[in-house]
Amino acid sequence: MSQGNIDVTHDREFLDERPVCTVLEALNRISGKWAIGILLNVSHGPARFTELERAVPGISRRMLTLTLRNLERDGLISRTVYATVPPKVEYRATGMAVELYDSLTALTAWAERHRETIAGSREAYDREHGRPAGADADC
Amino acid sequence: MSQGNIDVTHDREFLDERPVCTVLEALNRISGKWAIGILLNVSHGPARFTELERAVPGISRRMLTLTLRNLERDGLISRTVYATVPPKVEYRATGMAVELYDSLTALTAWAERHRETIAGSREAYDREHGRPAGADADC
DNA sequence: CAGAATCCCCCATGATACTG
DNA sequence: CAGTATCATGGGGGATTCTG
Repeated sequence: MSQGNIDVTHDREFLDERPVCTVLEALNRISGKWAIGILLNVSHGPARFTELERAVPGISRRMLTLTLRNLERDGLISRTVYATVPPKVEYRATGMAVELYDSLTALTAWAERHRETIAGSREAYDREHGRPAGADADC
Repeated sequence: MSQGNIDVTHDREFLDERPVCTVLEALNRISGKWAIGILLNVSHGPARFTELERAVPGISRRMLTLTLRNLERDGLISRTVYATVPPKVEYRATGMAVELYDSLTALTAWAERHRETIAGSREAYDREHGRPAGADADC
C-alpha cells in the first residue's frame, strides 16, 4: 500500500477485534489472584491439595478449591483421586498448561526487565499528581 | 510425618515464591478487562481518546479514562496534550509496552492453538458435573 | 486430608450526568 | 473533544464452620 491515495484512516481500530478477544480468552482462564500461582507450582510436578495450600502463600482453602476446579474444567490441570485413608488427591499440569507455562516465562522476563522502571514511573507520577491511581503494597 | 523417608517432598514449594510474584506484578498491570485492548490498539501507533473509545468495543468513558491513567502511571503509555481547540490528546505505547505486546503474542498463539480443546474440556466437564463453575458467554 | 456450605464485604465496573 | 463527578451493583474473594 503506501503512497497511494487509498491510504484511508491510518488503518487502525479494526485489526484488533479478533486478537483482543483471543488474548482476553487466554487471560480469562489464568485470571484471578491464584490461577498463576497454582499453575506454576503444578508445572513442576504433581502436587497435593495441602501442598498447594502451603506453596501458594496467602490462598484460602475456598479459593484453592475454586481455582483448582476452574482450571480442571478448562483442561489445564488433571485431578487424580486415590481411594486411600486418609484421602489423597494429586493435581498435575496438562500439556496445554505446560505450554502456557512457557508463555508466562516471557511475561516474567518482561516484568523483571522493567521492574525498576515501572516502580520509578509510579513514584514520579504520584509525585506530580496526587495519588489517584490504586495504591499497591503487595509483592 | 513422612514415612521415615529422607526424600523430602519432591523438592517443591520454594522455587516459586519469586517467579509467582513477578508474574503477578506483570499481570497486575495488564489486568482489568480493558488494559489489553487499549495496549494492543496503542501499539499500532498513536491514538486519540475518542478513537480508543470506538476501537475498544464496549468500554465506557470512565473505564477508558481510568485504565489510561493507570497505564500512564506505570509508564506503559505516554499522554500528549495539544493545546488546540477542540482539545487533542494522543496516547502512545512506550518501548516497554511494545515489548509487552510481543509477549502477549505468545499468549494469543497459545489461546488460538487450544481454543477448541478448552471449549471441549468445558463441555465435557459440565456434562458430567452440574455446571458449578462460572458460566461464560462472552467472546 | 480434601473438600463443601454459608455469610459477608469490598472493589472493579457500569450508568448517568455535568464541563473546560 | 476529552474528560470529571456520583451513584449503584455484582461477584470475586476472605473468614468461618461442618464433613466423608
